[in-house]
Amino acid sequence: MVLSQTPPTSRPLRADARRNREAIVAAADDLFRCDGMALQMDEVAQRAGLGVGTVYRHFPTKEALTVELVQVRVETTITQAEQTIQDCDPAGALRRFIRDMATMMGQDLGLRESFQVQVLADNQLDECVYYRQDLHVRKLAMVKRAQEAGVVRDDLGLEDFDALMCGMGQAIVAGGNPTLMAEVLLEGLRVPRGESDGAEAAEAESAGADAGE
Amino acid sequence: MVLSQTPPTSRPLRADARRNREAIVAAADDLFRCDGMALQMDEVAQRAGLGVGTVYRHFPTKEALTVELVQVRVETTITQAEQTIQDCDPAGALRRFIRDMATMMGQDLGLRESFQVQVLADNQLDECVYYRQDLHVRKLAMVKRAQEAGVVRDDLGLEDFDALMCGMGQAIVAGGNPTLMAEVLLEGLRVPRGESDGAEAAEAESAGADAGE
DNA sequence: ATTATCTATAGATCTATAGATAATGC
DNA sequence: ATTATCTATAGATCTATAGATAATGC
Repeated sequence: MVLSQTPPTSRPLRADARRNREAIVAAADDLFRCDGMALQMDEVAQRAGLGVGTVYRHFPTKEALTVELVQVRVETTITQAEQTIQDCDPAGALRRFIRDMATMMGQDLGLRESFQVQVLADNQLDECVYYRQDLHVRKLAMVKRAQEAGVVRDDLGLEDFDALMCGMGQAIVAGGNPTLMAEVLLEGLRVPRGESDGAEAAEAESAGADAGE
Repeated sequence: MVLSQTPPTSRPLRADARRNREAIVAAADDLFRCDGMALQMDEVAQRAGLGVGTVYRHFPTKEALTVELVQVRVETTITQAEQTIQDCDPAGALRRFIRDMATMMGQDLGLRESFQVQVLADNQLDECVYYRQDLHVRKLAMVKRAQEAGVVRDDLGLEDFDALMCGMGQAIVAGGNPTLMAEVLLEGLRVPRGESDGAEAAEAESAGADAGE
């Protein structure tokens, strides 16, 4: 697994250069949270207290900088998923994952876009593909296990799940309450009830299966 | 209700100008379907077989052109909603509306963005506000009536509904099957079942309330 | 004569670079 | 001496305009 940006063969950065690189990443990360991919190199430089040229010395292109920011988020997501799978039973893992993602997406536009970058295959930011598989495996595990446990509809492929996660992100950006958006998605993922026109069915259920809540 | 772009006081357009205006709108509409707001004025001109200058003679700014394209879609949506309310019972109207919108959004990126423009209040394209209220009323009617009929959760405000519709649009853009995305949203909107960890509850339900399907 | 159209180009807004200047560390 | 930084500006990519040219219709 490749983790270091600069190959360890090259000599270490000069003291000031190392400091500045960190300042650049920190500044860029802040902006990425608010602006996502629309962040501007000028603003990164300004917020880091440096000239644009310095930013470009460390990251030859805007894409190179963006890739770093996306990777951080994808790694976080992978860790989150991994942890959740360990902690929860098959039925509950997906639930916790979705709730956590909703909360985090509510505070980080960059995270939402990072997720989407992973999903839209046609995409820019090819370098992020490294991680795509790692995340894919975890999502697949969560969805499959939930389906086997009977709490998620069977006709849901991973593509559809990914699409729905992107949708949840968009719903949050569009002003939806993250917690509620997550709940609606979670209910929507469950094995559907009958489509009968409503009231009678609703009553029948509340009579029969009032277990949870 | 204002429907004509040019005030009727000004003299009618010259024959060629009228033809060209129609060609511009038709070309722009095609591009809007694929590219949404990202459509380019150059391409509009090219597709219409005209120079850019001509496009700008008819629409002084890109925004003016976009507004026209958005308005068409918002009007369509309003008509659709109105018709659905008339045809369906309170419980079914929202369902049909969501399904129809999903299908249409699957074929028209511009429609998805038009919906979002209406919703994100902070927004560009102020002129579209005229129609916002008209659409708002219909959506409110559908959601409220569905809630009263007991088929939609009570804690869902219109803002959340709007956000969810934007989310569904995004899910479709991200590669989700429109029909499935609509079904997931519809299930998610219903009054939630208990959250008990799954299998047992699922069994209890299939025993008790197997009315629909 | 008036109204419409075209092409070439100005303006705005970004990313990215070049070349001159300053800071580090052997 | 080497490595890093700065500012000013080139390049790319759009929207929008100006001024010269062509088409309409009284």
